[in-house]
Parts: sequence; C-alpha cells; structure tokens
Amino acid sequence: MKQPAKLKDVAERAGVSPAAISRFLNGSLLLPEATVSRIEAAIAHFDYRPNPHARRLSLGRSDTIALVLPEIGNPFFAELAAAAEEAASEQGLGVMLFATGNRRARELEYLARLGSSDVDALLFVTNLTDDDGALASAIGRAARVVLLDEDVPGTSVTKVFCDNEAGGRLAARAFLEAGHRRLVYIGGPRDLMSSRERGAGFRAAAREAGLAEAAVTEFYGDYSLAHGRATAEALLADGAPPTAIFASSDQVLLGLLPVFRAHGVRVPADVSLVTFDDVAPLDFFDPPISAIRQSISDMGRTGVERLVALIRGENTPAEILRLPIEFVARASVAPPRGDGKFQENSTWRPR
Amino acid sequence: MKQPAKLKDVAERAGVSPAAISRFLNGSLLLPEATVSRIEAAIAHFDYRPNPHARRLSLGRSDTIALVLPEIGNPFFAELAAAAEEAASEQGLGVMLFATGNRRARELEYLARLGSSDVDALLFVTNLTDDDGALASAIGRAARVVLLDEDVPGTSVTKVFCDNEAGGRLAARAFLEAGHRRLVYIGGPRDLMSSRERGAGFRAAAREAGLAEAAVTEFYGDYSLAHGRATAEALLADGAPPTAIFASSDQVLLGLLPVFRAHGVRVPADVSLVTFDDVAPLDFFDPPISAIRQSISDMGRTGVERLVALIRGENTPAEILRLPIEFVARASVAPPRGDGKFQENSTWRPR
DNA sequence: ATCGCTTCGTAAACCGCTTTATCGAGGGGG
DNA sequence: CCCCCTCGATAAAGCGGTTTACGAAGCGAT
Repeated sequence: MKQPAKLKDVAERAGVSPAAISRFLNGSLLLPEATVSRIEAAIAHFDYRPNPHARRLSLGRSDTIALVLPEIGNPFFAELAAAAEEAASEQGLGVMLFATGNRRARELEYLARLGSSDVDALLFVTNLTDDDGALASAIGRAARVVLLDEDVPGTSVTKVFCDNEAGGRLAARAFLEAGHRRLVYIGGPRDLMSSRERGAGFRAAAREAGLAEAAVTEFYGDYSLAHGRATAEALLADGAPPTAIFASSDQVLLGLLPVFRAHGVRVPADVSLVTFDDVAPLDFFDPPISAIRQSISDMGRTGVERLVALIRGENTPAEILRLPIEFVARASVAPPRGDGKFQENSTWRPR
Repeated sequence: MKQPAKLKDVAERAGVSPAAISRFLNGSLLLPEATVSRIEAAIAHFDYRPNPHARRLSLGRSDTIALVLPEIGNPFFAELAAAAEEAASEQGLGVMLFATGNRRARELEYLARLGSSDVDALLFVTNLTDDDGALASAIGRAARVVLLDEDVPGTSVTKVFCDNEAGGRLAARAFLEAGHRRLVYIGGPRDLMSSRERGAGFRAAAREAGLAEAAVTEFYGDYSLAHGRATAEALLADGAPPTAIFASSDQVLLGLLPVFRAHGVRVPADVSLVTFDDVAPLDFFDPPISAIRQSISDMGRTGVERLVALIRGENTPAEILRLPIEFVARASVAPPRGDGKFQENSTWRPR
C-alpha cells in the first residue's frame, strides 16, 4: 500500500505548480481547457484527495461539527443524531459524536474542543440540572453552540426546543374532552425545563377548563422506568386513584405499564394514558398509547441549520425556537368509569 | 474572544523553546521540577491546548475512527453506536458518525476517507447485498477496517458477527420443546448473511429433531415492518397456518403483530412467536415476546478493540469472531392448540 | 516601440505542532 | 587538566495544504 499522492506529485505530473492546483480546486483560479484537463488527468491518475489535516490546519476550520448527547442508545437521542448527521452531511460537514453520560466534566471537555477548532460548532444536549455556572459560562464563552431539547439557564445562545407547554395542554385537553376530572402528571426532574413546562401546560389547561387546583396532581422524579414504576405503585396504593395519567416521557410510561398490567388495571377502561415523545413503538402496544409527539428530526435539522449559519458567519441573533407539537390519538384514552376506582383482578389480561 | 494560545506563546512565557514544551507534553523529555512548574504555570495561564489539526498533520494520524452505519435512528444501530463511542472514548479516540442510508456510493466515499488519513480506522456495517466487487475491493485496499454485523463476501478483514445460526437453533428448540411441529421462519433478505444463517440454524435444529423438511417454511424478504405484515397476511390467508413463527428481526415482528391482533389471532394461544435481536421493548408488549438476544454492545466494544489493535500496529491476524447469543424467554411461546388453526374473531382483544 | 490590460500562472510565507539531530554546560573519571 | 558523558534543552526541517502578492507573456491600442 503506497502513500497517498500529495499536491506536489499531482502538480509535477500536470506540469504546473502546487499553488495552481490548489487554487484551481478551490475555484480561485480559472484555467484554460488544456491545463484543466492535464490537471484532471493527473488527479485521476493518483486518485488524489487533499490531505484533510493539512487543509484544516491551513484553513483554520474542520468542516466538522460535534454532537454532544447525554447518551446515544436512547431512541430519542438516536433519532436526533440521525437527523443531525443527515443535515450536516448535506452541508458537507462531518459529525463527531460524543456521549457525556451525564457527566459534567465530559460536557465541559467537549465544549473546550470548540476553542481549539477541533470542531467548528457544537450541537449540545444536556439534561443535567445542577450547573454551578461553569457550564453556562463555558457555553457563553464558546459561541457557535446551539442548545437542543433542554435549556441551560443563564446562556444566550440559539436554542431549539419543542413546545412543551403546548404539549402539556394537548394532553390535558384530551383527558378533559373524554370527561376526566382527576388528572395526574408524572414528570421528570423538577428542575428540567421540559419537565416543568409540560407540567405547567397540563396544569394550566386543566385550570382553564374549570378544574380545581387539587384536581391535578404532579409527581416529579426523573425520566426513567423506575420513576414510572414507583409512581404507579404509589398511585395504586392510594385510595382514590386518578382516572387519567399524563406520562412526561415514554420511559416513564414504560415503567407504568407493567405495574398496571400486573395489578389488572385496564387501559383505557380503568385509566386513560397519554405519553410524551412518541419515540417508543406505541402503535404496537396493547392498547396503542396516545402520545404527544415532538418532531425530533425537525429539532436536529433545525439545530444544524442554525449551526451552519453560525459557521458561515451570518450574524444570526441568538433566539429560542419552539418547534410545534402534535397529539397522536391512539386507543389509550376513553371516558372514565363511574366509580373512579381501579378494579383489582379484573378480567384484563394479567401478565 | 481572543485567539487560542499557541505553543510559541506558552514557550515564551515559560522561558523555554516550543520544542521543549512539545516534548515534555508528549513524554519524550524529562525536565527538572523547576522547569516543569514554569511550563505548567504557563499552560494553565493560557489554558493552552495543542491545535489538533497541526498535531494530526504532524503525526499523520487523527486519533479518530469512523463509524459507518446504514442508518442511525434504528435502535439496533443506535445501540451499536453507543457502545462503539464509549469504547473509543476510553481509548482516547474520537468517533465520526456516518450514515450511508444504504447507498453504495456513500459507503465507498467513507471508505476512501481512510486513505486520506481523515480517520485512522473504520468500523463498518453494511446490509447491501449487491456488491459488484467494488465494495469488497475497497475494503481490501483500505486495511484497518473491521466489519460488524453483516459480512461483505470476498473480504478478509476482521469481522465481528453474532452467532446467527445458534440463534436460529435456539428459536427452533423453544418451539420444539413446546410441542410445535409446523414452523415458519420469516427471514430478511435471502442474500444477507444474518438472514440466511438464522434460517439455516432454525431449519437444521428442526430437522435434527426429526421434523420433515416440509414442516418448516421460510419466507425471505427484508428486515422490515412491511415484510412482516405481508407475510402475516399471507399466512392468515393460507388454509393450514403454522403454530409457531420465528421472526428474523424485531422489525419483522412489529409488522406481524398488528395483523394478528386485527384478525383476533392470539399470542401465544393461537400462535407462538420468537423474534431476533431483542432491541424493541419486548418486555412491554402484551404478551411479552420471547427473543433471541444478541449483545449489540459487545459487538461495538469488540469491534473497537480490534480496531485499536490495528491502529496500534499489533499485527492481529484478520479473523471472524462470533459473539454468543442468548434466548430470552418471555410469554409468547406456548404449546400449540389441538386443531392447529387460527380462530377468527376470538375473544382475544381485537384492536 | 511602448503602454496597459488580461490571461495564466508561480514563489514563498504561513498554519501550529512533532521530532531529529545537535549542542552547551556541568560533573566525574583518569 | 582534559575527556567524555549526561542532563537540559534547542534549531530547524518537516507534515501538506492555502493564499497573498507578484510576474511573465501576449495582445490591442496609441
């Protein structure tokens, strides 16, 4: 396996200077037909490709963006990554992938790569809530960062979020229209913007519909199976369980479901359910679960779009974009039963 | 925002030459305490980080690997990406992410990046089956490629696959032990190694158990919802449907399920089901679906491990690794019913 | 013949780091 | 006292592009 050809080799074979080739390739030099074809022949002969490191060093940019995510395996982030990669690739940008695993040190480290021009810009998602200011200031310092999905308070970069509050409202409205009067919201972390906003929208819509404040109960925790499971169990232990539950994420829903099934609680006969995200294959659940869907790929694409604007130097003012949200009606919402109580050991298929 | 400091700045402040700093940082120069602390102070003062492009140009390597996948959103590949990123990161390697979208041209393009030392090595997954030799020869030329999940015939690089055949056998065995005698395998593409091997293992185990050749029917197509759906419908239209179905992937299963549900076919009362991969949240299905599970993260980690060996220049011989497979028993396999026929409009919860 | 304007290029600096000699100073041995 | 070795560095040549600034032809006009 021999060395890849360098500019000099091509230049010699084409009988011109390296500069000529470089300028020709980058469009800063127009050449007559004869020279062009000699150059092209030489390039083809060596299968020449400019050394990217040399190019990047010289140009001072990498044509690469970083995608920083809490984790990659999670379908939500995976879809985000897919959309971002596709959008970036269309712009001729490479994507470096970094998982922080929710470690603050990692987040800061990847942010620092921006400074050394390792990457030209950063698409950043964090769901850590305990920032002592270090993260916010690192982001502020970095420029060319776009925040996705969750906020980092105290930063003024471009941010792309979904309309969490509208989502919460849609969920409440679905329940209210079906006649429910006792609602529960199972949130994620109380300090996380998305979790708070979804709850706020849910609560607001209920109140606007005339429900008393006590009619909607909120449980905060985290976006996890365990939190869903624990809350479901607490709900079952309670004497007067709700007839409608809004899960703040598919993860929470996934925790809920087996508990209900094990106790013979039927969906939607005993309890109506709506979840947020719509990233799990909810169509295939039994019953299919209604969901508030956010377009993750829009988020990824939009993020890249803004990033590209930043890179190209268009001085786009930092702004907060709210992506629209949609209610996907499936079979998990029905009118409440008269007695408003779960029926243990019902005929609903126990596991 | 001022320019990041360069080696020269640090050197001047520390009162030594740039070479000294570089060598010190790379461990090729031992220095007395006093100098060390001056250097460290200077580095801290500037928050100096070596320019990665300059470093890579000089070193001729990028400390970065590429992960080339058909698509990223698919949970299977997402999990693979997560594992690979984690393993790479532990080795101090960055990961560039590329989705080919099953386009041959993309695959070749990303392979070409290896030549220009854009990345040091490639973790490659393809599920295209129509190679005319271009891909195989590009891979052969590339060196420092590890193939994951699916084979590219005619290449002799290191490959990491799961034990598809053993998986097929486990599926058959589960059915046979439950007493089934009419088995169906819904495969993916006939030309894809994984699909073929899973079918072969399934068939072999059935035959070894004494079943007639006609007792197991195979349907090839692709790893898709649509193929699952179509096959399910064909099966239902048939007069003598099987009592046990082995889906070659979760996607296929996901196509199957709604068709059965719509027709009132009960799982496992009417038909027993086993799927392959275990990447969908099968625990949460009703009933939970038994699966052949492959450890995707092992595959990612192992792939990176071999890649690192290649990069470090250890002359590891190219070999084919087969990762173990596991049967995850859930509730979707039961003894067949006497009559061996689906019961239309049964009491099984229709959608 | 000369001026001036295109056209078609080229020379050389530069991007920032790594590394291969090489070198001065100090210390120990003969 | 001199030689040689070790310690503590450094100068300078890459790595392979890009770009700025400049220049040699060629040619029409004066």
